[in-house]
Amino acid sequence: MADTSLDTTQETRSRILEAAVKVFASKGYHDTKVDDIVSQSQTSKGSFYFYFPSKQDIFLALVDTFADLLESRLRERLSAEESGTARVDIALHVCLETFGQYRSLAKITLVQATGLGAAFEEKRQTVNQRFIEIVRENLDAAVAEGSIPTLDTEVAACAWVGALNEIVLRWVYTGQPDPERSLPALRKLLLQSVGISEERIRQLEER
Amino acid sequence: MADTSLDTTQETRSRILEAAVKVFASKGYHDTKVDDIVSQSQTSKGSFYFYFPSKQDIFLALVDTFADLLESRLRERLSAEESGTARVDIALHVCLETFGQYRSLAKITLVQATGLGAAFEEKRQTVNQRFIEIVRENLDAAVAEGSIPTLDTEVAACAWVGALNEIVLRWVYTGQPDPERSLPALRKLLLQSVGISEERIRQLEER
DNA sequence: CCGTATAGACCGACCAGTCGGTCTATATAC
DNA sequence: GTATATAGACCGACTGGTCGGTCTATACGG
Repeated sequence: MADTSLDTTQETRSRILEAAVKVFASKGYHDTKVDDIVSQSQTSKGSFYFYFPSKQDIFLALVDTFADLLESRLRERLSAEESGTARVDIALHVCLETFGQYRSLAKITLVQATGLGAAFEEKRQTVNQRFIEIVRENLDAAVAEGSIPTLDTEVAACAWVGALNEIVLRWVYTGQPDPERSLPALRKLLLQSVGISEERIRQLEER
Repeated sequence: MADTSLDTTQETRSRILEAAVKVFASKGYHDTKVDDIVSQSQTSKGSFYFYFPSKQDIFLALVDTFADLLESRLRERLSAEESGTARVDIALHVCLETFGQYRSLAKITLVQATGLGAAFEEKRQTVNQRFIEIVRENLDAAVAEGSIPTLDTEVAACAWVGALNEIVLRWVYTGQPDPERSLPALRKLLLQSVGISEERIRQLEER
């Protein structure tokens, strides 16, 4: 059959992608059957395997897509801001905003890519590492410009990403606490943790 | 009757448990076949199912065992210390010590219990929640006794557990950074994050 | 008709869990 | 001390259901 027009075929492809996101997020990787994605997307197994080589492949593609999106957003917004300390603010904002916009994708990336066997563990490690690097770069910059005291930025970056992850996971699962509440609390927590004084934080809050 | 001697049968049982820890930790839940555990433990499928009702059951039992152990150690050691602020120290110590002693079990509990489908996600959530509660209780106590300023202890507890998790995971996977290095860095980070002054932290370090 | 797209029946590997049976240590009888 | 009985630990071939992936048939635009 087949409406070969590009529009329509692309639409089928993205219907499958959307369905995959939905099902993976709600059932997890292993409990998701390819047939689930097929029926959710109103297509067929033939179509699925026409567009994607395997179940694992479409899953990892989703993880990559989201990580790429988040990273590019972060880099873009961070490059526009000079002050090292204000970047925390922006970064947290971008993260929570993006996680919020793509809640299912966030869940897949943060949770499902863990504990599924060797290939997936590696992926999780890699993805997290990317964001730890970004945080670390910025912490190093802040140390260099003298706006925060010297510290072990590797450990700090790791801890920050871990803290953020946990907060987001909680929220993705339970819907609580709301980002509007956790954002300021978390921001203060993270800033204080690297030795930024209360007054400086208050200055930042008043922009 | 057979070798009913408690010693021998218990030994078989624990051989299976040990093997399960080993295999689950190295291959993950889904890549672990019951036959893997059987051959690793030098027993038989029959024995496995004689002692344990299912693969999922032995896995969750391991997670529970570890969480119970950690929780009891924490509560025991924490109850011996009066000062709210010094408890951070103890708690971090107990955690890292226990994770270190039971590295494989730690990996299973922290990682493998995530992203494996509904039953397991719930488990992960529950286990983490238990530790977040402990942290929170202690933070609340510290606020009440006035040793730290008022703050959103729920968010803080969540962030602390997340940060610790990430640090430990990193270490479990890569062996780096070493706890001896990350422990003091993390302690300072966490204490500062809830507004404990540098000088107080230094006081604590000199005990 | 030919290339692209879709459909869904079908295949077969894989593996959790089962089941019939064996083996051995102890209990009891005499 | 020996024979017999029994419990229950232990074994591993087998099965039955489950999916990931393939394959053939068909639709349709150009």
